[in-house]
Amino acid sequence: MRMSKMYLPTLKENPAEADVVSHQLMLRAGLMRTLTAGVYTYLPLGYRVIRKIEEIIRQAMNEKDGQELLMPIIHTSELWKESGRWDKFGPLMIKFQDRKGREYCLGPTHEEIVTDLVRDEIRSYKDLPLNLYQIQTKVRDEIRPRFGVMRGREFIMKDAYSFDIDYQGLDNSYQSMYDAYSKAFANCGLDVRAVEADTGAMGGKDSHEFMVLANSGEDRVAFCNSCDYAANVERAVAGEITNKNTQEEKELEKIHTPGQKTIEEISSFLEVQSENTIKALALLVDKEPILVLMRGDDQLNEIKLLNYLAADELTVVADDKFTEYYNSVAGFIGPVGMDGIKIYADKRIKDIVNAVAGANQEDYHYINVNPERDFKIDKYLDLRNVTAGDLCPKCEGQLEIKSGIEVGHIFKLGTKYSESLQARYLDENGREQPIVMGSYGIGVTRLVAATIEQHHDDNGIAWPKAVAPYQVIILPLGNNDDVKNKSEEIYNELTSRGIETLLDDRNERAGVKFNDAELIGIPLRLTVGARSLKNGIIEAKIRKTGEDKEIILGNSVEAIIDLLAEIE
RNA sequence: CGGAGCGUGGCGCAGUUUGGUAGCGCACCUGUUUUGGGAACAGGGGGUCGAAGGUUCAAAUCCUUUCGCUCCGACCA
Repeated sequence: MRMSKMYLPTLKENPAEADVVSHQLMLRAGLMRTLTAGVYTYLPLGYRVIRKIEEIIRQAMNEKDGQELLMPIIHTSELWKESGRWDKFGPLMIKFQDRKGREYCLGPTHEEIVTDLVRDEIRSYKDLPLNLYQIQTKVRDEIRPRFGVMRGREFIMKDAYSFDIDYQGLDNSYQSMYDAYSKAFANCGLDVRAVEADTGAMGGKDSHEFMVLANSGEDRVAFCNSCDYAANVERAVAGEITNKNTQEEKELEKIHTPGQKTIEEISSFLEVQSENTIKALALLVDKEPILVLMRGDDQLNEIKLLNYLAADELTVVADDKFTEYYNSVAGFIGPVGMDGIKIYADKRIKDIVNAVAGANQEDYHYINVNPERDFKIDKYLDLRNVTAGDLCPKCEGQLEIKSGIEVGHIFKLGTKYSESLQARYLDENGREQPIVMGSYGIGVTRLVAATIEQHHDDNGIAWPKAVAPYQVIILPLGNNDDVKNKSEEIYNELTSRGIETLLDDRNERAGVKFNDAELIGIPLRLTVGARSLKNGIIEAKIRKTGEDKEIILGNSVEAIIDLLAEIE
């Protein structure tokens, strides 16, 4: 492609709207433009990258017998009501009516649609297993679109669905998707880690997320520093250390603690470690008040709590409701003397001896509080967020916490949708059985951003060759006929050999060309100038490593192709 | 939705405190000279300051409402 003819609007400065590197570079390098928050136009250069990634994903899916199809973006409300998700996904969906008043939504995901499709066609166990996938625009009215294409309201996703006769079949399908994903991400030139994940709104059992480690990541991931344990912090569990405090239990005592409401305040006021205080959280779980006890230095993991209680909604009790619900006072709430309220405690509370806790009275705390002796606990649960340095649950190692971008997520759905939507098949004995399903997603546009997060420097993007929009960029320097002719010659030969090549034939100064070439991140740059031609060479520079090479005129195209083959 | 910030030619910003009718850099157009790391000179086009209402002789600037954008939290590919 001749750059003089390209629609490639690059920017010298970072747009004010972008805060995150990948977002800034996608705008600056002319990959996309914004329509409104979380909604973008992909420009020619950006769309080429998207198509490269899509193709890599397609190949990996097809190798596992995935079959590509294309489902509608417009969904009827009936199917979503049938699965029960019309309300559950609720505000996340863009809903609308047609002229007759019939309700629709724009598809945020397609479990309902594929299940509906398959339930009409799959009759026999002989029709299974089956894996169907599509690459398509999804629409979600995100609460907070963020970081450009990282969390858009409209984004391209590859979603796949597997259908099996039983759970063993599902395990196989799941594993082959796990493998396909690992391969696809590696082929995109990304360093991706699979981690255990929570299943969230999709429902189902096992789940893994594929994480690109990057500082701008929205997820926190716990890794073991010695084994391969890795999990989203949402679900990560720390190994238990059983060092029950052997201190003798002292007598419970109420003491005056004027104005000391937070754990920090009370622990410095009483000169105790925060780990020896009991934090009592007043929470409404599906509207019902409960008390959750955490060690003072631990953070509640709300997802774990919701999962254990099989609840949907968790809110913090408003300060002015403390009297009504707990007969207590905000800032001084505690488990001692708390009647008629369910008390759930993190497992670490079990080991606490002579702790500090609120006395349910303005400006008073108890000291020497001991679980079981001084109050009853309905259930001990693992409720805390793991922190760096925690023991690994699988070995003797320690956990580290890093930020990650979730680029893929796979779920074992089981029969959740096949049962609600009645997708069944006849087994060998002629008995009707629910189809066992899995669902598998890759955020294609998010993957573009994640790739940039992992492959950039101060000068711009440095695409891995596999996803680069073009492989080679030729920069003719100066207004010189020899230079122009040589550049054209190489450009034509490379192009005819199937190498995607850009020719910067714009009437721009050298600096502009160099800077644009670096900004848009083409893996191999060739500089053709009068100076180098005189020396019988053209200059090559590898974008990622910055290495300079010389291509000797004569057999130059072969040499260029060889050099390109060495680049990752 | 809660908290914070912002909205002035295509992009980045100043001007707002102390009202007086819009400016700088980049980009763009024309010409000349340049041409290996974002050229120089000369000339030129483009904005009524997010929107609506109000105060005032006078509003980018003060007041009210509203819309949008960004960041922090609940959501997710």
